[in-house]
Amino acid sequence: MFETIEIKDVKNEIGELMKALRKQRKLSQAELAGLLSVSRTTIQNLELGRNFTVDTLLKVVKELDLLETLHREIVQSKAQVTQTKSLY
Amino acid sequence: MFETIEIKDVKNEIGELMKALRKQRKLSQAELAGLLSVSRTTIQNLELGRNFTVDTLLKVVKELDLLETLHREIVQSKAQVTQTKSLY
DNA sequence: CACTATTGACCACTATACTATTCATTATTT
DNA sequence: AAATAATGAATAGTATAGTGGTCAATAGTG
Repeated sequence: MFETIEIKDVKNEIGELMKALRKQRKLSQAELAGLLSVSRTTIQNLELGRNFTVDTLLKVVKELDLLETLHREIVQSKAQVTQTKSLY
Repeated sequence: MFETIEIKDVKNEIGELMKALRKQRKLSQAELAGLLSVSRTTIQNLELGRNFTVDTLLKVVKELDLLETLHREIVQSKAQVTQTKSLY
């Protein structure tokens, strides 16, 4: 009934999202890798939901012009947390 | 006038957000590390905005009961991308 | 249908994230 | 103010992410 989301699932979704964004820009894995000065294998690992570093993820996010948006969302979340009375 | 957001800035914000969430739960770095079976150093690296893996980040996110929320948001973003006509 | 480009997989090597430990500094508690 | 807890920093060793290369399978294209 209630699906438990695993870390693996989230990594897969991140990978699929990045792939979709890359394809929207009509870039091949090799082209994107070249723009970021990383290997194509690294892009592949990200898109296939294997483990990877935030640096890799953020390089891709930045190249796809989504770094500012992501930054804004994180700052916003942080503000909410710090001004919310803890329930614990 | 227009601040350029760098990858470093985003990592710092992620770190501060995770730290704020941890403190909200009244957990020490050592306690959180123990719950995740990772070293305190790893938690420290995350919170201080150094490089780290998504696995580490997602373990923390999961422990703080935010994995499902994050998953939902990614899936939603993906849906938007795939159904949006590309501008490129 | 060929032909070409792209992707997934694999491998040996290198770079670096993670671990375990210790110590100094800074907060917290009493 | 003294004692205790929590954090930041540093270091040496281990695990694994990233690299550069090749090859097979799978889209895309003419």
